[in-house]
Amino acid sequence: MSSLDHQRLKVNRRRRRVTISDVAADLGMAKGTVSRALNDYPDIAPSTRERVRCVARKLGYRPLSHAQAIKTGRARSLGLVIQLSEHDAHRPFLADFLAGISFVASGEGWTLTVATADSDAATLSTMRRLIDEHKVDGFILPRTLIDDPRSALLKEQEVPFVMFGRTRNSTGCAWYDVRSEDSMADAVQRLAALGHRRIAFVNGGGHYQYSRLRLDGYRWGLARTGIEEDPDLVLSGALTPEAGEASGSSLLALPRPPTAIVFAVDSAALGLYRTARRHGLRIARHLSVIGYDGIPDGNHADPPLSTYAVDIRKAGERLSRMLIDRIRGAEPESLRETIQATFVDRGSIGPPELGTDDLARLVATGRFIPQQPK
Amino acid sequence: MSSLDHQRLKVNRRRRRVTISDVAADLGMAKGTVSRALNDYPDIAPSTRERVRCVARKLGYRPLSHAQAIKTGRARSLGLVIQLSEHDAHRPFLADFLAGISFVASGEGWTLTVATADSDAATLSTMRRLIDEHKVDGFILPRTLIDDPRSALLKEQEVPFVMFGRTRNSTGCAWYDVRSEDSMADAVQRLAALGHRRIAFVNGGGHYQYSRLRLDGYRWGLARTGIEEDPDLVLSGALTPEAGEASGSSLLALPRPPTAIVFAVDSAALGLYRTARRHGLRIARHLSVIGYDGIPDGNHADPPLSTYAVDIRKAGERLSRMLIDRIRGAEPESLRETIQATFVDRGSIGPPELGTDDLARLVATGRFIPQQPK
DNA sequence: TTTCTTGCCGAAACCGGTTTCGGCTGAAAT
DNA sequence: ATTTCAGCCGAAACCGGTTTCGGCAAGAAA
Repeated sequence: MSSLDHQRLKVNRRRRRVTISDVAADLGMAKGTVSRALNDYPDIAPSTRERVRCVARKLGYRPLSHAQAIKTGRARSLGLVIQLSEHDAHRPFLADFLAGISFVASGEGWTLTVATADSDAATLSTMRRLIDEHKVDGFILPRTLIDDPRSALLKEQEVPFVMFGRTRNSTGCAWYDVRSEDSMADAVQRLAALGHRRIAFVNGGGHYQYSRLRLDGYRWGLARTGIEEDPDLVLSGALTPEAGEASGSSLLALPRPPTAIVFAVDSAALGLYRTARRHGLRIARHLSVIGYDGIPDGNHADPPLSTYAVDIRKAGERLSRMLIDRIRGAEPESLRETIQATFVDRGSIGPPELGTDDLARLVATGRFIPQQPK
Repeated sequence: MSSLDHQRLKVNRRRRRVTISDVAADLGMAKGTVSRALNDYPDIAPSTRERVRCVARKLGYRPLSHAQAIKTGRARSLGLVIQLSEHDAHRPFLADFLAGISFVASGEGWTLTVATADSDAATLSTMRRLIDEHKVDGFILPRTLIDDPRSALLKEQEVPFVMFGRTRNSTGCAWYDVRSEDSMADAVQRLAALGHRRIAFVNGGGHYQYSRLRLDGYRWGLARTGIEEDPDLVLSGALTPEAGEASGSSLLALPRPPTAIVFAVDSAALGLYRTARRHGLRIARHLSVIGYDGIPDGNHADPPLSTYAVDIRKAGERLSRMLIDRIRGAEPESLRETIQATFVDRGSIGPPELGTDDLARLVATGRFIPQQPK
């Protein structure tokens, strides 16, 4: 390579990128023809198309996405607005979720635009801004609410979107969801099979769609095992370890406390470990607990938390794929998938060592039970 | 509002956004003039500028960022490529980090483009793609390496960037960093003040710049307290709980084990809890431990992990601010900040209850020490 | 009063693509 | 031998902005 070529390359790399006109000039064609050839227009001869492709590759031509966007209206970017305030239950998932989304998006030459907001209103106005400026072509909506204002906005603005989680009014909505209600039912059945009869349920945030579903699942589980529901054993609103600890305390304070507790959210379940510690109870032996989500922290608890793990990376991948299809014109109703979480027993459940009455006495007297050396 | 107006508004909102030509037409001016007025060109009369501003606001005009980008070359977007493979130490931070970045970026009307990669090579090629397509105007580089190939690429391509963490070859680099070496030194001094003389150090990944610095800090701490360094007490490469557990085991297997361990990374420190449990040791009483990072999981350990908390959200905010300044032309050398992490004592350190020899015997015999009721 | 600035704005080119439209060519149909 | 009609491509308009250039009018200097 001559020094002059080298010089030119260097200049080319910066400042003067190779444009569609360069390709056209090299071919002696009109740039419009080049554009149509690259975009698979039917009025281009196959041989020409090939020739154009070849030269474009040789010259290293890459269309400027925002130059295309100005005419096509497509920014080739997926939008994701993360809402932080409520609780941080989804934080540990975030990296994997992003990885899944961006993996598929990158494969298609798309990018991912991320924004954060600290309230519902901020979420909506952020989305509005991204729409106004055509920064994104569509949205992935995490953490679906029962009645989700985001889907209302997007339907009105006719902006494509896919939801992570189902919703009440499903017309015009595409979604991907994990059937957590099945897992809750499964949890109850597993505990019942171990001999538990008083099985409590601590739910998450009330306005999330998944809360409603998980409560349903809990009830199915009870029904299938022939246990009658005791309203005292059902709490909700626990999303953090602190809230989980409080829920655990009030359940244990009942005249007939549960010997097993199903949590809708792992991080709340972790709070129960603190409750147990304060009362001198051993998880699994005196109190069985099952969570849901599969957050890594659960592995570090003692004993590690049994839970239902969801493949969040795969969720990101599927949602990304679905949104791109949706933007390309697929009908929302045709884009709906559900999947199951997988149960991982890490040891936080076992046969009840104490009955509910013994447990109640133990909690009431606060007497410390020394660990029996095996 | 008449039904016709309503109709027009509805149509306006979708399909026909208000463009700069609309504003110009409303004012009876040329669109070039409007553009210059909005962009503070000096050859526009102040009164005209005000008039244009007013009408633009009235009509709800928002320039299309990619339409501007085509001429200006600015996409008004910050790039962040997250590398996942190595370890997941930074995962819990991610949400806050993104929140910080996007908070400042949104305030300036910029957006954040996120991509993930699973290797160094993938990171570089992803960045190259974002540069080629002009998707971003600059990058935030998390997790700086001692010799970072990313900065080399960006310098060569003349793309602005700021680093989260210092680096060896600092010419042309802007950075924000937490002086973790100071924290490591502080940790040693605190432990020494409690009476510890055998203080181990378990470092993180070798090629990260922070690893080198934290080791330095550990040594400063020793020097300041007059303790001679024992090479047996220095390990590295521990980024996960599993690795931390292994490091802890090998340290306890020493003839003269440490009574306190400083970890460069919280998640590795959490692994030590498992080591301690296996040996029947109580953290804080028999074995003091200090971590670094301030991850939330540390709060759920028993006892909660004492650590140095870094304000990751603020880091995101500052880096975002700095990158925007850098893109607007600020000199990289003028954009350098460091900050201190704050110590939070949650109870995982205390005066050594056992000397190194007693500890060694205890570990060797594996005899379980029953907890003495106080 | 004439001339020379200077301030201010309109007109048009431009950025890098896409899309529409119309004309040319060659083969099939008449 | 015409006519017809695809098939294929060039030319030009367009997208929504930015930037350059030149000209007009008013005020300052001569």
